[in-house]
Parts: sequence; C-alpha cells; structure tokens
Amino acid sequence: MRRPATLASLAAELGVSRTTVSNAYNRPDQLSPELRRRVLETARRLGYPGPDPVARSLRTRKAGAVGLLLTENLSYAFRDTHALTFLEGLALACEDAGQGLLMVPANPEREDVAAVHRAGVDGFVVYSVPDDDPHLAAVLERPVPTVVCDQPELDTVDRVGIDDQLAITHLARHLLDLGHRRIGVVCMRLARDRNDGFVSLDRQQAAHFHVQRARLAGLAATFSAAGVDWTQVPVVERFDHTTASGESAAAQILDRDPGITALICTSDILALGALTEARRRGLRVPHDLTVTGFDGIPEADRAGLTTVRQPVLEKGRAAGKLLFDTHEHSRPRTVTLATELVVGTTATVPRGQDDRWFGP
Amino acid sequence: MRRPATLASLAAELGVSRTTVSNAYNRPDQLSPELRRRVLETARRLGYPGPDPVARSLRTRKAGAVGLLLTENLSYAFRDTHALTFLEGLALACEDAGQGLLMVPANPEREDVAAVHRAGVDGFVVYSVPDDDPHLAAVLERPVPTVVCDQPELDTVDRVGIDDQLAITHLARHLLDLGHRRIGVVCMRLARDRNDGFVSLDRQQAAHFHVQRARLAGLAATFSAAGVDWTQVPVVERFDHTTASGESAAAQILDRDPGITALICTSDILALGALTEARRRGLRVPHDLTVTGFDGIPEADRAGLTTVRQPVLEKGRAAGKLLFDTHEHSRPRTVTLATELVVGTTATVPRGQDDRWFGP
DNA sequence: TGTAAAGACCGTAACGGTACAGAACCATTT
DNA sequence: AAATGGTTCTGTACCGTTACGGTCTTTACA
Repeated sequence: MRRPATLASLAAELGVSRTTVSNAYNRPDQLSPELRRRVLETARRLGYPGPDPVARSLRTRKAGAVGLLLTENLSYAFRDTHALTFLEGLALACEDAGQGLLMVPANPEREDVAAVHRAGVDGFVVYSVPDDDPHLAAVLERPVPTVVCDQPELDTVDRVGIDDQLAITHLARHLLDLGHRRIGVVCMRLARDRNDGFVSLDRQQAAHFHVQRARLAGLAATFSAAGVDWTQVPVVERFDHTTASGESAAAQILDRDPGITALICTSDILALGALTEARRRGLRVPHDLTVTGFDGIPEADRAGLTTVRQPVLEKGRAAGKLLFDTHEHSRPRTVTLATELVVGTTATVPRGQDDRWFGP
Repeated sequence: MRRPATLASLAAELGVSRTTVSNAYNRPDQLSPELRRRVLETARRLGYPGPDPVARSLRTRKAGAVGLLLTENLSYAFRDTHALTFLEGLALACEDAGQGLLMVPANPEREDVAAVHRAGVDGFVVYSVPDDDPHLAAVLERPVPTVVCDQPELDTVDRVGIDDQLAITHLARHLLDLGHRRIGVVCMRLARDRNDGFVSLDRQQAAHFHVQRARLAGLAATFSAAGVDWTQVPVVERFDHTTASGESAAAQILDRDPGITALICTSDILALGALTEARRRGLRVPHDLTVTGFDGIPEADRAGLTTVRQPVLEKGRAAGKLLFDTHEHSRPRTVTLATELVVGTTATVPRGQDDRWFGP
C-alpha cells in the first residue's frame, strides 16, 4: 500500500524527463510509441500506479467530481424516494460528463463544515437545505460553480427548481372550486429546529426551507383571497419526513378541528400517512375528508392521490447539466421546471355540499 | 468564481509567514487569538476561501473520501433496493468517520478506466463487479486500501461478504426435504456479456460474478448429492436485474419444462417476477409451484417469499469499517456475515406428494 | 542544398499547501 | 546570571504532478 515510485523516480530510472513520463500517460502522441512502451513497462516493473490523482488535480485545477450537499445525513439520502430520484437524475448527468459524485457528509446536527472545506470537487450541487445552513454558507464561499435546487434564488449561483407557490396555487384553487373552505395543512420541517406541532404565522413566514415556505405562502394567499381567514387555518409541522409523521400530524389536526373538510399535505409521503390516519378514524376519503399531496411519487399514483407532480429526476439532471455546461453565460441562471396538477380520487366536494354545489 | 487569494498572498498582505496563516485554520492553538482574528478577518476581506482542499490533500496524503465502484451505471445504484441498502450501510460508516463518499462513474459498457485513476480518495469499496472487470483491475493497482464486497477473495484486499454457497445449500436442502427433485433455476447475469437464456454448465462454472457462481455451485453440489442430475436442470440467466426479467425467465423455464415443481431464483427481485408469471399461468404458489428467492428484501417479506435473508446494510457498514479501521492487522482480512433461511409461504411439498410425504 | 515543418523530448516554474525543526521572546525558576 | 520552559512565529523543504515555452533532430519539399 505504499507508493514506492513517483513520476520523477520513473523518469530517473529511464533517463528521460518527467515531462516525457507524464506525456506517456496523458499525451501518447507526444512521444514515440517505442519510448512509451518502455515507460509503461518500467512503470509496471517498479509498481508505479500512474500519475497521482491529487497532484494532477492540483496542477490542472480539475478534480473530476462534483460535490453533493444534502440537508440530511448521508444515509438518509438512500432511504427517501424523493431524494433518490433527484440523485438518480444527477447521477445520469454525471455519467454523461464522466464526472464523479462526491457525497459530502454534512451532519445537520453538528455545525462542522470541515467536510465541505475538504471536498476536492469542481462544483457543488446543493439540494434542499435550509437557507441558514452553515454548510450552505461554506459551499458558497468556495470558489467553484454551484447549483442549488429547491432553494431561494441567490445572487451568485445557478438554481433549479419549480414554482412551488404557483403549483400549489393551482391545487388550492382546485379545492376552492370544489367548495372547501375549512382546511388543515400538514407541512414538512420549516427550520433546523424540531417543532412537531402547530405552526405560528411567524414561523410560517420565516421558514428556512424555501420549498415549504413557498407552498405555505401560496396556500395562504389563495385561500385568503377566497375569503378564508388564514390565521384560523391549522398548520401542523413535522420534522421527520415519514408516513408516520403524516399520520400523527393528521391526527393532531383532526383532534383539534374535526370540522375540516380537506387536509392539504405539502408532500405525498405526509399525505399517504394522512390517508392511513383517516382510514383509522373511519373517515372515508374523499367523501368524508379530502386529502392532497405534493410531489407525484409512484406510491401516490398507486394510491390515487390528488397531488402536484413535479419532475424530480429532471431536476437532478438539470442541476448536473447546469454545472457541466461551461458555455459563456451570465450567471446566475435559473431553470424552472413545469409541474402538473394530478386530479386523483382523494379530493371531492365537501361532505354535505354535494347538492348545494352542483344545484341551481 | 476565480480564486483571487491564496494562503501566500494572505501571508504577504499580513506580513506573516505562510505557516502562520495555515495554522490560523488548522491549529488555532499555535498562534495568538489576536493574530488569528486578524488573519481570518483579512481572509474575509480578500475573499480568501480557506486552504485549498486539493493542495492540502497532496501534502497531507489524505483526501477525506472513499471511492465506490459499482458494476452498474451510477444512476442504477439509486434504483436497486439491494444496492441502496448496501450504500446506506456504507454511508453510515462514512458519516461516523466523517469521510466523503465518491461514486466513481464506471460505465460497464466502455472500458474507460480513467475515472478510477482520477479519483482522489483514500480507499476504495468495490461492490459486486465481475472478477474480470477492468475497473476492478484499475482499483487494485491504486496504492490505497481496498475492500471488496460480494467478490471472490483476493490476496491483497479485505473482503466483506456472506457464504453464498453455504447459504443456498441450506435452502436447497429445505427444498430437498420437502421432496423437490425436478427444479429450475433463474439467476442473474454471470458475465459481462449479455446472455438472456439457458446457461451451459461451462458458463455456470466460469461465471465472473462470484456471488452467482457460488450460489449455482451450491445448488449443483447439493442437488447432485441428492441424486439429481444437474446437467438436466434448466438454468436461465437474465442480464437485467428486474422483476420483468424474473417473469420472462420463469416463463422460459416453464415453457420448456412444465414438470418442474420448484423454481429457485438467485435473487428476490427475480423471484417476485417469477411469482407474477406463475400467477399469470394460473399456477398456485406454493401448491402447484414452489418459488424461492435470495436476499431478504422488504418486498420479499411482504410477499411471504421463502428466501435467504442476508444483512445487506451490515455489509455496507462492515465494508466502511474495514476501510477506516487502520489498526495493525495482517491483510487481507475477511468479514463473513451470517445469513438466515426464511421459510415463507411460497414453498411446500411438490404437488401430488402431499400424502405420500407425510403419510406412513 | 537550403529551408520550413513536423516530431520527439526537455527544463523550469508553478499548483497551494503542510510538516518539521528551530528561533525569538518572555516570564519563572534555580 | 544562567538555565528552563512555554508561547508564538518563521524558514525551508517538500507533496507529485502538468503547463508552457523551448531545443534539437529528422523529414519533406522546392
């Protein structure tokens, strides 16, 4: 496991210059085939493993890899459908470009940004971290191109995302058209601190996760415009993004306000949990309770969830493409992908309004 | 995005040595708090982003990351349950060690090994690649510690795995005990070339994927010992690891040999496909046809599959631990994890033998 | 035969840091 | 007054490579 030989020692052994040995590996056309053969053979004999990648990176200023920063523990990324799909898209772009993908271990608990500083990469992709995350700050300080995804726009970096506010506005209008006025909302974590429970207006507006803030803002604006008093709408937050969270959050809202006719969840995972809780309570969806999600994951499709579909794989791929596309351009660039309202079977007119609504 | 300042220019600006600036970042106790404050403030003023990670890696000979080599396209890793679980385990170990995880883009189609050479990592984990894979060879040439998983033992590197042959022997004996003598086998790819169809004895024995070879060998040995003529056992291979492959492979075997009483699949994914195909043909499992898998993925559990459970997450974690554990030891080390025969509801006595078997 | 072009190889100067040994300074101790 | 020890800072020697701008030799062609 030692590194016995270097390019220099090889050159000395062969009686040629270091440049020539380097060329044997990187520019075969720059030396005679015969000499190249000798170089490679001697390399084999001395156990020289070829040019050291780190030294090469230092000299060429290219690492051949992009760093990925996630808000969660590394291992979490491999459990979350949504994150996985994004990663798959990003990986596709990396493959095309022949670039490696370095997953940076950014423990959200500790504020240890050393891992960001140590990452030898040509660029970063930052996926859905809170806007006050110290790891994000550390990335932004690094003098490499960066693409953020599902983040607010920043002056200095490219961005990929959807128009969360617009997308959920369509959903909200759909529910309003159906006649819903008494609603509850289940959302994902809004900040780095855990707050499993009802969310104050302040916290909603100060949310550090762009995506959640935008969705709540879209809901608030749309329902307010329709005459719903948003301050009276129960909004429950869950730190962990699991179906279990969706269940308990739905329970919390239904306990406090059994009169609501629709439960709007800001993710499909949460919505699937809400469905489970509704079933447990003997509420028929959608007849007794309308439930909606957001994301358009396959499981939601199977469950017939009314939701908003977003192209997650495309987001990953677009992020990679932005990073690898080094054409002239004026930064920052923004790619906003299209979303689609998916009308499933979990939303209908509120109970008791069937006739009134469609009547004369 | 330029890198305007370096440690040297900072030092010049401040009128101190480069060492002192370096210490301000890496050894705060080596200089007075006052000077350190000045250094960091000047750094901010000049836009110095802190020591360059690549240069640091060159000097310290530490990259702070491990490379991961997979047999598949990068993006595939994010789609396969089994690979994901392994990755999750590996990621856990990486987190604990504060190391990054670099996914090396090793396209199995092209023989382009450059990505392996360019990877600035402190070690490699190689997961289930064929033993003649050029990327594997390239990794072995690199002077860094390496752990292989689901591979045959190699002289120079550590290994993590299970005893595939022993594990499937237990399964085979279970089926023999139930009375099965006429069986068919569905296996995953055995080499780098695509061969979707029946597998010759030669190809079975020359398989380049250790795991598959060991499992086939275990089956051959066990059934032969019980008097079954292995040369007459239909073995069908599928290149793609999908349930669709399982379906078509099962069909291929059942078409050729409708008389078999058990279909042994070397993975749960394939077995789940086989179940689908059996259902399509109106065969009741296990009454008309016994189907078994291997791996113990959650979906198999849900389907009640009779299978062998292996600790995939643990494999990943163990691989990481081996890599990070730098204690004195004599290489190569081997970690062999335990497996467990899971008796589900998809295997029973062969049709027509019910009485004979349990009778007097 | 002269001259340009091409081919093969080389020397030097970075790339941006950290390790290590030691120097300068000051306050205590002997 | 000399020795001791701790703190703070410095100088030099690398880490292993590639970029760049040469030189020298050979070949091609008029």
